[in-house]
Amino acid sequence: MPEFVKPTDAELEILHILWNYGASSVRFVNEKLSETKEIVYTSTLKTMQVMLEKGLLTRDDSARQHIYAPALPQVETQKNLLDKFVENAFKGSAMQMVMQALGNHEASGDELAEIKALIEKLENNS
Amino acid sequence: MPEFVKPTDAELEILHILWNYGASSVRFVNEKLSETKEIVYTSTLKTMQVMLEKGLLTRDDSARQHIYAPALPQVETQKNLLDKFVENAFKGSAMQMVMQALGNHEASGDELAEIKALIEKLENNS
DNA sequence: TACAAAGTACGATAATTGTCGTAGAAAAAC
DNA sequence: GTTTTTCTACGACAATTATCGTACTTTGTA
Repeated sequence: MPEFVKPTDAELEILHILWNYGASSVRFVNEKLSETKEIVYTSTLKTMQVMLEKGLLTRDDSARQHIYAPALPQVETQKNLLDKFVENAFKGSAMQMVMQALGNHEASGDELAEIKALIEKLENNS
Repeated sequence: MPEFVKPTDAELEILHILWNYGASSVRFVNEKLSETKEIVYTSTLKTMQVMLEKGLLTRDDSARQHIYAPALPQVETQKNLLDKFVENAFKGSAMQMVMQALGNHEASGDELAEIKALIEKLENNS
């Protein structure tokens, strides 16, 4: 079982920024975070240093301004988080979770069609 | 915004037991927990007392052995957790999350049919 | 060259989480 | 009626999280 390090909520926010904009400096990440909440530069710095320690990020420190990048691709991290969430909150019943998500959240016709197509593909592959 | 108290993982385990078996004593909950992990009685007690404080549980303390019950029904709690999870891990894209869940987890033909039926219902109601 | 700006490192702190141990009261068993 | 068991209350502790402030160092810049 390859140890999966679960990012905290604050760390996840930083990961989303890096996935979206690519490898970035602490300064840049902090500016993005500041768009939605009050946060001091060194707080962001510290969090990213901790993430580096945990192996959630990698960094290029060849220049004075270090550049950080996500250690894992978005999809892989989301898969890990999803597995854990289904296990904890839905006792492993992914399908029950899917049903609830479909019921609670608005979905466009296109999205529903896409999901239906996926289901049909799954049905044929079984 | 009605303040939603997010249960921790340990608390969620206890909630699942109470949802499953109904209002119970600490002793009972501890026995159920002990089936899957090492846990001392007073640890369970303390956690449940904290949950009471947080408003996650209610209790009947008219007898010496207190009886605890979940403050919210399972479905409602799961909806709250799901909303928060989609927001944090999938930046609000519930459908992307659903797609990933369908791809990653095994689903029986019956389950897929059920989901398909739900989708069709949603399509008609739009 | 000297001073301001921009970076990183790192310690500190308060809050939360998960676990226990001890103390003491109540009930049961002998 | 003692002794043992069962319960609750509550304090303690280590680990983790989220946030800052301070100290230094390196670059620019007036």
